[in-house]
Amino acid sequence: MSIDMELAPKTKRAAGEPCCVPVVYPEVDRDRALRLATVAKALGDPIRLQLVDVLRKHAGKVCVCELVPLFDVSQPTLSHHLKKLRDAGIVDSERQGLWAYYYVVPGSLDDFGGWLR
Amino acid sequence: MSIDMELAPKTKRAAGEPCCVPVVYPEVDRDRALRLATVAKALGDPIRLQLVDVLRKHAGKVCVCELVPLFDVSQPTLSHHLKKLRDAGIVDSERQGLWAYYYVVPGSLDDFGGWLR
DNA sequence: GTTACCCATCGTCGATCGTCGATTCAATCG
DNA sequence: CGATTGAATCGACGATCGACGATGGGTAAC
Repeated sequence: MSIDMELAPKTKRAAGEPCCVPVVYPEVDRDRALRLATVAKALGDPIRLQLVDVLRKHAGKVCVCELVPLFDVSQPTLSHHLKKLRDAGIVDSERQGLWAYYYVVPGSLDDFGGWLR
Repeated sequence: MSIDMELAPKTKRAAGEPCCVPVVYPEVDRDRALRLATVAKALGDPIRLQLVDVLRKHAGKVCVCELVPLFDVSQPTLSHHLKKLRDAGIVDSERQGLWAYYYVVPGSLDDFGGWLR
């Protein structure tokens, strides 16, 4: 979408006339903006961002029992954050007996990273 | 949100189920996580994300009066969103007479983009 | 069976969010 | 001057968030 970026010197408009005609438009439609914002919102908490950082840098699946002592919050609170990340599609989990292993869903951050670039 | 690496040794462990063997820890310290999460949080709203999208793709400064009609919210609400983006350091504004022109602060998304990579 | 353990969910609380209409502020025009 | 205009701020509202403790659900060991 090519955009005319002429910034014409504005003068106070006459009564009843529109302020200015918009010459800029979003290239991201509403649905994609919603998806991207969902990912961003999930990353908008320091604990969740560090959780994703741990899971990304660690190539594999990490047990919750390892994640809990890393943060100064209770176990239910951490579980809540992990659920947020799951709902956003960023991570997923896998039960193995008593334990739950979390991992970053491959490619789940690609769209957001692509937009950011 | 501490990152202390005191992995309490598990007292009980199911036979043959390895847990807590790998040492995992965030590579992002607390301060950086806070800064990154602040940016992510600011982008965690569809309207704000589209605002940044408009301002980024339009390599110049855009008048608020052009932004308002793009979204189905009131002018005060849009001003509120722009303030959020300003507080996060993503955009800045410049007054010219009656009008205010917004633009993306160069490099303000680089750190976040770098982490996401 | 019983007990111990890990993780998820529930209920609750205060704080923050997104939105609006009304108002205020600042700059310009007549 | 007073009137008008664009943008920011204010005050209020319901909704959502992040945190906790308590509880529930399953699995493994005794």
